[in-house]
Amino acid sequence: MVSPDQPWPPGHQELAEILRRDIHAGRLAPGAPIPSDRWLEETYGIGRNTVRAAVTLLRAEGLVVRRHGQATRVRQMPVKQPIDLAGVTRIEVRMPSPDDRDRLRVPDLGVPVFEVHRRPGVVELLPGDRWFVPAPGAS
Amino acid sequence: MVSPDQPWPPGHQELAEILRRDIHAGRLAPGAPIPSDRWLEETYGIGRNTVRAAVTLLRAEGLVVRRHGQATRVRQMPVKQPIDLAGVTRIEVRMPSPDDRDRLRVPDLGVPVFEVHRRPGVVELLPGDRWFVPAPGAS
DNA sequence: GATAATTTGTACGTATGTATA
DNA sequence: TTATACATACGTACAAATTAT
Repeated sequence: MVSPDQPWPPGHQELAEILRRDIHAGRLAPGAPIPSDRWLEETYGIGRNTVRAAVTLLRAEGLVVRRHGQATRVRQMPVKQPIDLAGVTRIEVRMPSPDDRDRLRVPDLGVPVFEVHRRPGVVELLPGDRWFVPAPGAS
Repeated sequence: MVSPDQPWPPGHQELAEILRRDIHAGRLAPGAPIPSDRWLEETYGIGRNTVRAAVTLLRAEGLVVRRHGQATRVRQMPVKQPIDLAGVTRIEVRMPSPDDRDRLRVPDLGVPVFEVHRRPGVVELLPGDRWFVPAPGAS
């Protein structure tokens, strides 16, 4: 964790950038807990709401996962599987609705979904953190 | 806009669901402004922070776009173009970092990006709201 | 062009509830 | 049971960008 070097307290955008750097640099590894709201408050001398606004940004970017009552953690990327391209007419991508997330068992924000359009008019929804589009020839 | 029928004021999750329904039902059309924070506060009898939490959810879901000083609007989807599959080894999807958004000129949250892996080791980034993966054979 | 009103952005403090360790 | 950590929600204040007058 990077200690505050600057004399003024960070805003929520700045705090988000600090945590982003720590994650990308590996100082906060996948699966590792990030500091608690309270620790960040006291360490950086900022309000709780500011801390939460920062972490909310990181959630939307898919960098961290929050669980009620547990420490917020850096997202762990599962191994991705190739999408079966048989009969595919097109694949789009979008953010899921809460209903979509329930269906797909993806409780977290920040995970886009593939919208796989197949033959008869069937649309399959696949979480973007578990699937990828393979090379067109290699099916 | 749906008026509050229930006697108790909605929480931010409930308000988000109300707005979500209005958007999906077309009562709030793409490009149309949604009610201001202040209007939502007074109409539903809730605090500003609660209103903003609701709209923040919709932002992360890619449903609305906020611009400083302007009304928040329902996102308008541009026409999507097919990704050129020549030399593609795989295509993944993820949320962009703020830097990615700057590069791609995608100022808004809630827009995933395609990570197109091509031959030599080249990775191309394409906004998910402007591109789609076409049928493998139809290139 | 200048001013005022509107709207979103940012940030503080406080309080209480709920899930987990 | 206790402590920790996140979830939700209120109120307040001021800044900044845009729009209307």
